[in-house]
Amino acid sequence: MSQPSTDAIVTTLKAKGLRVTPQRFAVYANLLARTDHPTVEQLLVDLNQYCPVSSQATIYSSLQALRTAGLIREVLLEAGVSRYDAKVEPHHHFHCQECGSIEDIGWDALPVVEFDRLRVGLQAHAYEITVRGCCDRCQAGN
Amino acid sequence: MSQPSTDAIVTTLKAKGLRVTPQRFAVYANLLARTDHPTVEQLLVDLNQYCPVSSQATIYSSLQALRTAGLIREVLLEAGVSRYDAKVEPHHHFHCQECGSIEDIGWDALPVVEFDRLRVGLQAHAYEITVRGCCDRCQAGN
DNA sequence: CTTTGTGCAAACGATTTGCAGGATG
DNA sequence: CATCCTGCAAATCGTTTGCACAAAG
Repeated sequence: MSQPSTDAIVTTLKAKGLRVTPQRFAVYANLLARTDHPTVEQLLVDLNQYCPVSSQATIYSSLQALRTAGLIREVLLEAGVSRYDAKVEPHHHFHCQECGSIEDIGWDALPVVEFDRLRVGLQAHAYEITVRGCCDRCQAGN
Repeated sequence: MSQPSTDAIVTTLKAKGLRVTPQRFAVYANLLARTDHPTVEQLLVDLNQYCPVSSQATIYSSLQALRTAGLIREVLLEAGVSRYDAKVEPHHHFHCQECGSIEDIGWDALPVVEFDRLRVGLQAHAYEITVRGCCDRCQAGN
């Protein structure tokens, strides 16, 4: 899970036809560096922690551009908030029901699901599994 | 898939300690009678189609009461809207990417997923699978 | 220099809340 | 008749939009 270099990120953005702006770069680099699927609010706080980097509206616009380009995806696990994820390859999610934390589950950590018995007429393109439970922090009685 | 009788619904509501009001009854009965996981907006229109039955605020409040009682559950498949489902037993969902329609997938229609290789420390309580694809209506070139 | 992005503030849509009157058990 | 529910309207919260200015290629 090594983080891409600055140059690699710039190259990726350009390859998708996106202009490289400090704000867009910051949003994407931040998402690449974390695995907790932050909300816009969390991105806003994190990015502007030390100095102003991006406004909220620009974060929304950057997220939309990155999502359209296929570099990030939206994750829906709680009502009312979208979360964002720079890992676009198929994978599953673990959602702690105590603290709400989210953790990726690698594609290989769960068996591949076969669609043999799916209703005739439905054409499956992709799937993902959401596992709900209790993370180790919360089991410890946090 | 027979629908519960009026009496059965009243009994269920009372058994959960919920007062039986016309509005609450209507919301629950409507959800039991359909399998398309309506939004609040859709419930509002459907319930008040022929005569006024419930206000929007009351639908929200009924849904919250029913959900707290464990009689219905929230389904999140698209950003920005909650959908509701009276089928609380574990099951999966098929989400058509063309028309947005949602269809239940019975628990038995997909293999049971084993958690052997899940990270040590995570305690799984439940899971569900979301399948994205194309429904028959949309394949026909709707 | 042309095109696209940024920031601000206003607009928007879904959901929540406060409260006075009304229905339930 | 005490408690809880309903309906209305205002409030709230996440997200989108319009527009003038600034930056990217």
